[in-house]
Amino acid sequence: MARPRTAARTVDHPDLAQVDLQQVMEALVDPVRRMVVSQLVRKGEDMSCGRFEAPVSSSTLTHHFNVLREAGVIRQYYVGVTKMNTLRADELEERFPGLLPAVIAACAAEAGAGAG
Amino acid sequence: MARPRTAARTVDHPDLAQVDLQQVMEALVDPVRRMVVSQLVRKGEDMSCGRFEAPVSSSTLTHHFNVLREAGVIRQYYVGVTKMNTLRADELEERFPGLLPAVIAACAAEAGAGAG
DNA sequence: TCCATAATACGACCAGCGTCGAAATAAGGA
DNA sequence: TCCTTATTTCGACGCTGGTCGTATTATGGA
Repeated sequence: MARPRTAARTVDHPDLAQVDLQQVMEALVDPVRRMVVSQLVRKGEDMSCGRFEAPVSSSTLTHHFNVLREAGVIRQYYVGVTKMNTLRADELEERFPGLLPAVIAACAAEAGAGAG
Repeated sequence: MARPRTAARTVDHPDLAQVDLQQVMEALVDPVRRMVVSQLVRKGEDMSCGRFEAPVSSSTLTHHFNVLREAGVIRQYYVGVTKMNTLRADELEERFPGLLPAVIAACAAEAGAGAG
């Protein structure tokens, strides 16, 4: 039957123009979701869902990825069995200038203070 | 009994150093509370509680003022019968650089787009 | 073809939050 | 002293959202 070899599963992403501030704020208000964003920033590379550290079950984590994706904060794509995640930092910067960097900086500052 | 003539009622405000990002994000995630912040910015002067426009009852509005105050976003003080509100913008900027301005700008942009 | 791994879907539960109205409090003025 | 205005307190209610466990799907490799 020659199943397609690549990218059978697709993911929908919103155009940033149709995302409003409320959605982004709701996405970023959850501490687990900010952990996801922070880890993406810290690693500096795309990460599969399974590589994130968070104090919740994997099904809950899936939910958080969905919220982040629907708010335009992350982009997801499949690579074989795994699903990769990347920040939509540039697009978000254009839509809501300074917002994501400020949140990221605050996260980093708190993480640093906590570890000091 | 010579009751004190001024400022009998006092208000407690947190030191910004003891406010964490979670608190500020939770304060700013509510649209009514962002309306309060936006109106303070737009007017450019301290406003009494009764002057704000919001689609909720006054008792609900009192609740929102409390949340904003406890998160260090606004400062409140009594003037006679009324209670005044002012943004703690400078202090907040020192604690979480860029956060409040980014949110305010996003609010203004959406308000402008909506009115256009 | 079968199995192991990665991630999702689904249903359920529970806590927290925003909301209201009514009653209470505080200040100022008549 | 009484009344009016501004704001708060309190209790109640409903809804949303984060959480979990289990079952399911998709992919790649043996």
